[in-house]
Amino acid sequence: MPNNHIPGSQHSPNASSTAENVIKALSIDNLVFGLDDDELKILLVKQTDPLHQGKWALPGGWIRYDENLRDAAYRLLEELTGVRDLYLEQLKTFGRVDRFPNERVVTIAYYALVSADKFSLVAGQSAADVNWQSVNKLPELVYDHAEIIEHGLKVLRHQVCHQPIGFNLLPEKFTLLQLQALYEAILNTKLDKPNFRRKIMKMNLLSPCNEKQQGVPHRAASLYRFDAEAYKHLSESGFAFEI
Amino acid sequence: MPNNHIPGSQHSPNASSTAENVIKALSIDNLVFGLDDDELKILLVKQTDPLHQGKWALPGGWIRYDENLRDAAYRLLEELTGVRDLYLEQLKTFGRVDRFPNERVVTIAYYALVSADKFSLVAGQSAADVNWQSVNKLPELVYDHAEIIEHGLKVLRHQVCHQPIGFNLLPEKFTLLQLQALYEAILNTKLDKPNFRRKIMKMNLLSPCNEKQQGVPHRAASLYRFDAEAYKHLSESGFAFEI
DNA sequence: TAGCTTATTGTCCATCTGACAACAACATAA
DNA sequence: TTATGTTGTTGTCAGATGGACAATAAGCTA
Repeated sequence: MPNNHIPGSQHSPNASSTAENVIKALSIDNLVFGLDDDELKILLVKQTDPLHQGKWALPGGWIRYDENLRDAAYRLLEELTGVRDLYLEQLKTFGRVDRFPNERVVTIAYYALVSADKFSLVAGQSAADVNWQSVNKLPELVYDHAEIIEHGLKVLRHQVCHQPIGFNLLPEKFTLLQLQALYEAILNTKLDKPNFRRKIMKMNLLSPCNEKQQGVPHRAASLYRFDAEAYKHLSESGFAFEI
Repeated sequence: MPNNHIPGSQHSPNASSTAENVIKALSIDNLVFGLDDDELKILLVKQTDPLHQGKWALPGGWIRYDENLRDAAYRLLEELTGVRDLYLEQLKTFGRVDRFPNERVVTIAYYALVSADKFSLVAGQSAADVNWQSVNKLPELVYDHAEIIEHGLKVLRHQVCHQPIGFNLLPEKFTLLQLQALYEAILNTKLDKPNFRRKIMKMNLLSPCNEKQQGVPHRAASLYRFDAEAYKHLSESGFAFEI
């Protein structure tokens, strides 16, 4: 396989991942969505090879014969971006015949939602650059990665409304407005403050810290924490989280 | 690749699918769920090769280099079972290192929900038998197919409430009570007739046939058909189906 | 024609939702 | 000290939604 046909970002030709021990025609691509300054971004790597100069790609690459799919996703993500310690979930497998030039490559996409500022980025050997890019203003992407991201966004926005995964992006203690800003960023909409408050509070998923915000130049808001126990209990009795 | 290592059911060694034009290490498996007499069943094929004698498998096989994933799923399903004209949706990709003996094979699972009695089964050349099997009383299955079916069931039960896939189980023209009975069977609950009617009608997904039921010993109900175009249009504008 | 079964329409009320007004708390500027 | 601005929090109200169920319509059979 020629070096210029590499799925995801560049393949890392290190000793542990030679062309001999990877599954041909099958790759991984990771969609790591990160919330940064109330803006939804995605982790992308800049290509180095001349064919895709200046284009960006999802961090991904080949799967080894002796590793499980999710393990491959974690390894590739760390190799290319330095990002680790997050939970990747399988998104979908993309395999259009013409999605990749000259060869047939099927890619399995994984995704995660994290707080962007909690990770420090380290561009891997084969990446020219790594960065968070706003999902509303994506750069030019290789192959069908734009299509994959579009699908990922759709799934993410659906999931975020039906599972309380948004709470992971906030500090342990947070205000209702912080929570609302988070949902506004992910869903790319404006929400009504009193109505959002009412909806959330009625779920009985937040427990009050009996503390106030500190150092704000206006009335301090009450702090709450997400009650994982309560959620577990409620969802076992048929409660459906919904924003 | 030795002949006894074949994903899904047996590989059909016909002229159009020789070992040379398929993607190695990548297969398709189809989960075709069928409702039959108020019982949920799944389409399975019996293995012929000596290694898996008597065991059953999901109908599946290798993907060709020049066909899209879903096309491969349709082709394999028809080759092995004679079943065609249904809508397959991607379920998940399974790739545990040890899911397949001796070799690494990743399989992409597709699923569908159909009315079992609408299809006539024709065992392909490489299948000893094809049949609907109750999901509550599955026979011994090859590889990790039991695990795949378990996951498929979980997704199916969720999807049925959030996508109008139940309509596939009815004849083209159906009454509102037939539709209601179907959901009552799947969800195992009783629903209020007027309220169910109102809910469904408000979705604007049914178009009236301007015909009545025939040969019933009581007032005949109006017949409707599912308007796939309308659903497509509505879901593009943010409409969310929910029962 | 009476009686039965199912279809279809209508009504009532509790709850939910979105839009928005109003008031409270607190920092800072005048 | 008072005024002003910003955000937090509570309240109100009209319209939509959903569940319970009454009422009426249509057509078969005895």
